[in-house]
Amino acid sequence: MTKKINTKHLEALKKYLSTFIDIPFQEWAFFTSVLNVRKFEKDEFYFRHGDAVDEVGFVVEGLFYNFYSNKKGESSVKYFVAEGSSIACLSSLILNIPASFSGQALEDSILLTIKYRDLQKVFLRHSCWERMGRLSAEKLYIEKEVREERFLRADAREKYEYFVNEHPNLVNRLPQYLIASYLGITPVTLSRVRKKRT
Amino acid sequence: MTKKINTKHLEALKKYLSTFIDIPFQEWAFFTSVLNVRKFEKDEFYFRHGDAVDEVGFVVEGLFYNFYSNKKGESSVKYFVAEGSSIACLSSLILNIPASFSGQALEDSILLTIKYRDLQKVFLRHSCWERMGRLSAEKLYIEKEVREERFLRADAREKYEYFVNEHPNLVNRLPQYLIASYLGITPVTLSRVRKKRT
DNA sequence: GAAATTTGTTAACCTATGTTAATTTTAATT
DNA sequence: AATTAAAATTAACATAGGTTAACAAATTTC
Repeated sequence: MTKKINTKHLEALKKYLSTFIDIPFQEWAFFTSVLNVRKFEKDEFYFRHGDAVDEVGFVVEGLFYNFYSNKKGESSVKYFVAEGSSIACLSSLILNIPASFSGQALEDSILLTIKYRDLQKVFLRHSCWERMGRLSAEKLYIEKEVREERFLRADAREKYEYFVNEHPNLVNRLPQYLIASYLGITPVTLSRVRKKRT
Repeated sequence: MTKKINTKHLEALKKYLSTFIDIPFQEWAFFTSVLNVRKFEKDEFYFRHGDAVDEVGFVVEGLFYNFYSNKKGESSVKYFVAEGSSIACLSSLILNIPASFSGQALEDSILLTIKYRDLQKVFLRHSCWERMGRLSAEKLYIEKEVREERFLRADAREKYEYFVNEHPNLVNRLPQYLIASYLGITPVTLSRVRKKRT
């Protein structure tokens, strides 16, 4: 069941995975055979709060964000996922529970996706995939540690400075109110913070 | 190089690891051969901010906590690690950078530890270990996700209620000011929150 | 078991950030 | 380009939670 996947997109994914592991030729061949391509228009949902998410995506073009929302319609941004990163709801995938947050495209976007059951097949084929899984989970964990530290120790101004330094590419690609939400502050506060910057 | 390790302690670790994987006999034999035992008195540091941490520990007895500290001597609790859980500084271990936080015993404690170089040997021996690494990293990640959500959405009262519900065993084992620090609030605020509880 | 130290409570006050709402700016749509 | 809608700014006001400090309670130490 071979699908037409843009070579550049495949290369981008391979490059990403190669930062974690060396992929034997045979393994890559199999992996690509279970990949799917999905296109999203701006504002389209990838998954919604409550869904059973059964796949992982790799963003080859565009931008997504994940966010929590409550009954009142207020939302809190969990993280942004731009091209070159993966998007998933690990808690839903791994614990087999409904997603506690939603994923939505902020721009027209393209994902390469793999079903979790295929990913599990892949894990069993060759230990390089387990290793890749371990290394990428470790990386995600460390990113969350950094975020944890910011919540514990930084005020609104500091949080924004960190964001600008760490995501210079996103600052001008996102509306301010989403950045504010990601930082756990209001758009009004972010506006004040920005005004005071030299 | 066989060391005397308390059988109950070994069993506790095996039970913990068995929640992730089945461990072949040979593998367990090797694993135990590279384990070490370390005892800590209350208040003793396991590692300090700035150290190069080169091992992972499993708490078989006692209680530790990890915390950030700044030049002024103020500290923020990152998490607590009681018996049956692992303690490490993954960012230092994996990225090979100095620890950004410290680990300290809150009670007289005993750790089973493994050097990172031995852990890496173990990873290469058998894919069950890579799998174990992946699954435990995923679990840690999901725990941090939960914490992230709390920081984004919960006020002081809610944070404390979650803590009490999720860590009933720790509530009476920790001084309040450490719980407050973990929640990102002051001891005064926690005292006020507790007073208002029915 | 008395003294000393640490931890927790309470009160008075303060500040960063939230809220609401009006206004301007920017971007999207016709 | 004009109209509409969305996003950002600003100001006035509100508040959760921080700060400081005094005191009380609990724990540790001698």
